[in-house]
Amino acid sequence: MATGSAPLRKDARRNRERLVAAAREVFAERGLDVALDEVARRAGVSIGTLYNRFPTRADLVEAVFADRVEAVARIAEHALSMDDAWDGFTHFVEQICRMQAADRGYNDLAARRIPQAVPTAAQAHGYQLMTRILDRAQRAGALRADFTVEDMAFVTWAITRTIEATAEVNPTAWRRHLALILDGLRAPAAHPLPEPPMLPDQVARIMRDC
Amino acid sequence: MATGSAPLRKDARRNRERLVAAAREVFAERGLDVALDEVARRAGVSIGTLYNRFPTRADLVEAVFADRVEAVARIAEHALSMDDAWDGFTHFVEQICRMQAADRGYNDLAARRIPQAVPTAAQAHGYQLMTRILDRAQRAGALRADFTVEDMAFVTWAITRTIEATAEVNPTAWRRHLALILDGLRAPAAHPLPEPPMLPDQVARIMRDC
DNA sequence: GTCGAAGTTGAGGAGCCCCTCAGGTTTGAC
DNA sequence: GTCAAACCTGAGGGGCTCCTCAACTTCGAC
Repeated sequence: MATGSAPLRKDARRNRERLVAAAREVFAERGLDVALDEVARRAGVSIGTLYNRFPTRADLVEAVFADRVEAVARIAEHALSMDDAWDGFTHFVEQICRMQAADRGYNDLAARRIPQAVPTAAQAHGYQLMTRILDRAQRAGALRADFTVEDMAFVTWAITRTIEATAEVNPTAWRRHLALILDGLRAPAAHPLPEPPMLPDQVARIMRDC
Repeated sequence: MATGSAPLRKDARRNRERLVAAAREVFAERGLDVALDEVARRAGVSIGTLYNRFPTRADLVEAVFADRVEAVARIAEHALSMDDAWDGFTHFVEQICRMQAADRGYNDLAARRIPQAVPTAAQAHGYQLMTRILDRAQRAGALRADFTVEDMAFVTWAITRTIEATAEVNPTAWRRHLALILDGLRAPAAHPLPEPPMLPDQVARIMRDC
């Protein structure tokens, strides 16, 4: 967003947009690890241009999924506006998972970073929204009290892998998995946990290491 | 096990053993996707010999992890011998996860196939043991009644990914994740599930597609 | 100790993907 | 219309891993 660099020439901007659009498609279909000349080919642009515009794969990924940060924020706001705090929490989680299930690239992304973590800047805001969702559900006595924001990573990783595995064979199976997970997060289900939560900087380090 | 092929010459058998031992180490350290000449090098054997003995990577993987089938069976038997059915169930799951956490290769394997599925022959036996563990826990009213053997795949996939992500930073974090999952599997935690269980042949197909 | 079968070796061809850069093209300010 | 800066192009070098195969070595039955 805060590019700061020189404004692009008209043709360059057009190519950039084509590349992002092509990458969006290709990532969604085949995941984040596709060969980049596939993206260039589909954009009708040379591979050199792609590297010109996006020196690293991460730059392209970031451009493709930049809008998701906002989407997640909108989902979070809506979750917070729901009457029932537990419904808000589950709605939030379910919508995120639905996005992952609909886009193999986004699912790949979530497998490494958790959804909010695309650009480090907006990350704080996403984290804060998530904290509010959890807090509210905990204050309502619906979400187990020992659940932390860091534990959300578990939920994401779990569903991520299930979506990957079941996508071809039973594309809605993740809903069952998620329901089983959520049943373990309700306050009355809580039994003492054998292990302290991950530390915020541990989660951060995991994100950083891709 | 039931090779049926001609008996190996003494030097060939020795090389085979060295290869399996080397692969065991390398897989455990670096996962199932390492370059195979790393394995050959560590075994002190040429890459040609490796391919001679194990035409495909899957052959080598199978040889390395063949004994795990038996190990899983032993854990299952022990689980069934425990007084409390729920303890038996959790003990089983936890021991499997412990094995995954201790061996990156085995964790990779579990991410695709569920643990019992190494050779298709013994698979049936593992499945049967698992069914008995679940049945017993359900009959005792401890495990939720709507949980099926196929749902075990969810548990495996979930933990698999968490182990992968946290191994470097917090190698015991998976225990917390597992505890959260298990709390969702207790009978009193059960809420209606939004999606039917996966069909046995769906799970089978997922395994087959690696 | 002979000798044929079994086994081993490792250089190298093939496939894949990454990324660069010298040369050609387009843009837009003047 | 001119021209310098910005941009595009795609062939090709580099790195990695896979896997083969013709020449060589070892085993073990006799």
